Amino acid sequence: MTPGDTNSAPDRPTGRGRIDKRRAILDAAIRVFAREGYVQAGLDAIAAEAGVAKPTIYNHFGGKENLFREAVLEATQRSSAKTLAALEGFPTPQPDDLRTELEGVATRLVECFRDENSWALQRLLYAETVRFPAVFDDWRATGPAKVSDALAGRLARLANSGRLSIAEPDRAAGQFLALIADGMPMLSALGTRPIDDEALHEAVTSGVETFLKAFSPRDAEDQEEQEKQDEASGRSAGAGRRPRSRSAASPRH
Amino acid sequence: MTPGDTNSAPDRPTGRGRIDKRRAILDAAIRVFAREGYVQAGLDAIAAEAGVAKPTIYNHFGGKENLFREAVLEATQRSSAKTLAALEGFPTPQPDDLRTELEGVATRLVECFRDENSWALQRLLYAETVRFPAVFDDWRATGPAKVSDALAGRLARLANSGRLSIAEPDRAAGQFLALIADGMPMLSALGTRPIDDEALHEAVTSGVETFLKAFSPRDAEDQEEQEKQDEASGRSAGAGRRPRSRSAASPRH
DNA sequence: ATCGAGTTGAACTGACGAGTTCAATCCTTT
DNA sequence: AAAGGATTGAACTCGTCAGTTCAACTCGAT
Repeated sequence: MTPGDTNSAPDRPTGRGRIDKRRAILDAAIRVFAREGYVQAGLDAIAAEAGVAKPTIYNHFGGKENLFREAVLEATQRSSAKTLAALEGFPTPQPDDLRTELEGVATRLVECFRDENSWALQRLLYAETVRFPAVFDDWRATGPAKVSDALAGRLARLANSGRLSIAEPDRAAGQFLALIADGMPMLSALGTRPIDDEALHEAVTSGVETFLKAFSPRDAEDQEEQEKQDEASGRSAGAGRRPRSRSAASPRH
Repeated sequence: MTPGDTNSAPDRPTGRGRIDKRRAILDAAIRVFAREGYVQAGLDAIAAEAGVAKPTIYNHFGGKENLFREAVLEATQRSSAKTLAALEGFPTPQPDDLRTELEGVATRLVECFRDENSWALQRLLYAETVRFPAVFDDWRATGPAKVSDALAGRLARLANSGRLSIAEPDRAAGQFLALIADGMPMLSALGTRPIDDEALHEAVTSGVETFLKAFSPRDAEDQEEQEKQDEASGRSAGAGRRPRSRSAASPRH
């Protein structure tokens, strides 16, 4: 109406100065999207939460879809960076106790996974991957793929120094993550309830325990012969079981 | 409270009016909800797909929320029954080859998990657990909890007959499922793309391999001493590591 | 044939959201 | 101080959807 009543509040949170409107919008967007879901989230709500007018959103991003894409990408990068940081310093150059070493990194990783933002991101992806396949691809590439890769490299170091017996570091990394984190969705109700710390710690240590039982070097000569494990022979489903390597069914040979 | 109360046959068992509109509505509902998500799914679309008028939906279920609850519950029961059926006949009374046995049941389980309905259900739960916490609880109780329990019991049989060395069957069941199925979300892009059969089979056999390496009985006397694994003593990180079993740093020889 | 419960199509209400427009306003630059 | 671009608030269009109402209809039961 008349300009006599403009700015009823003398304090303006971020003022009208354009500091980082863009950042503010992205922050608010990922929060609202996470809370309401893509369809339910309203641009008015995002604008309000960002302390920004609705047209400003259209100035920076072209519309809802693009805003969603950029917000998810931003959140993915932030989450991924945090998780990769949890891998820093693992493994210790000459770890005294391998179990402690693994439990340490596992705990740090799980601490990342239990983060509210991480869960929100995952719920959004499950909900919207059908609508936004490209968003899922970006997420996989800059999130889990990087983490799994980095972990594989570090496990490979331990294997190389003889502390672990790992033929395929990539697979071992995936299995390590599966063992320590697979129970979390149930423990936290897909991230919607606080996790019981005791139960989580039990799950993590138990996962590390199983990982160690599976990948601890058992015999000295095992280490040498696991370099070659190619799959030159076809692996048709109906074919009989090949002896493979020193795998498991015959520890004494 | 038991579900077998009224209509279940295509004939009208009681003085009910028409054919089983109710079933048709539930079928269409879960399909549309799975395809569009809860918010986006329209009751008009569900009515059309069920071959039913919109008011009929309100006659049977009171509104959208209740329809969603009942549709998800129905889908959960169907999916759970299928998965439990995959556990039938495992383990074979006297399995020749434990690896084949485990790979068999793992393959059957994974075949259930890759089902389109199973994925749709999971995506819906991730998307709507915030809005419908009770739905998640029902799903967990009649779905994963049952499956994990049943698997634990069957693994316990194998442990009891000395084929496996398992201290905590429940945890082992969870870890078995994690090892064989944790890679599926990535392989299938959360169920939105067909899985590469080769890659899936590799993941399953590799998971079974790791499981066997971890839980194959190694020494005879081990079996006895792992019954008591209480945590009476505090498990502070800095404390000396208890010898536990033959786990890692002591290659017998 | 009649009754009546269940079903149907259609139209309607009320609410909400995406996207747009525009004059007024703020901040920075010159 | 003046210019000029970014930002703002508010109102508006257009479409969708949950939920409701109602007269007409179907079909089995009596």
